[in-house]
Amino acid sequence: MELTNKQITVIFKALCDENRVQIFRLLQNGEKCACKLLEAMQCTQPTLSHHMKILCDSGLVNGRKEGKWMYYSISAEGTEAAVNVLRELTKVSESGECCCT
Amino acid sequence: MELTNKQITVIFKALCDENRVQIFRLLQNGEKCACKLLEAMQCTQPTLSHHMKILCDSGLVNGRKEGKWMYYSISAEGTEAAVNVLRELTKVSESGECCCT
DNA sequence: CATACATATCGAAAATTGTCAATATGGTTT
DNA sequence: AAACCATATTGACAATTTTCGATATGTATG
Repeated sequence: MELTNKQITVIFKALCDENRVQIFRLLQNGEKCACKLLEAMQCTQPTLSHHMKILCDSGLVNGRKEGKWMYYSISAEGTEAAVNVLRELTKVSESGECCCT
Repeated sequence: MELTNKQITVIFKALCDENRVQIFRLLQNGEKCACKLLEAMQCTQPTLSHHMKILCDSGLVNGRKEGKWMYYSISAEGTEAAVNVLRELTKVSESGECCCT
């Protein structure tokens, strides 16, 4: 599965914002509903909703709807995939000599 | 070594931009000087310089000056640290039950 | 030392992203 | 169905980021 550069940026955009990093911290001890996250965050409900969309799009977070509540949790598959992408992208395949003499 | 949320965002900002992802691809087969990177990229010299600064600040890339040339390479320590941060931040410490009944 | 070259910095414009108030949507309860 | 609640979406504005031309800095070379 080859990801485009664009797709890779989508993954790591999840971690480019302080608020979203904080959301990860909140999700570390298990699934939480949006209302609990909102309580803990210093932002409005629409802003939280926006961040959760970015997190879900990145694949690092899963969303699950139950009645009128929305539950979010860290995705094991997503995070493993992200680690692999990071590894792959920063792997040095010792070969090329460079450059300007 | 505890990183703040802000410091974490600095690391992953490196991978939030398509051009910078492309730069990682170029650095995968070893150290390259700025002029070679510039040849391969579709941007001007000041723009490349800006991206290289962000990459170096993230710790994922090392810069080395030699005469009037600047050589860049992927940092083994930096990338390992980034993987650890990603792992740590997305680790679920099974405990909390949630939430709204 | 004057010129040429590689890269960095500055300042401004364009593009993207984060934020919120207002409102819509979809589910639940009386 | 009407009122209510949780979350999503919209539209506008603020903040940040990307980009580039112009210029500065530092190094090598004639």
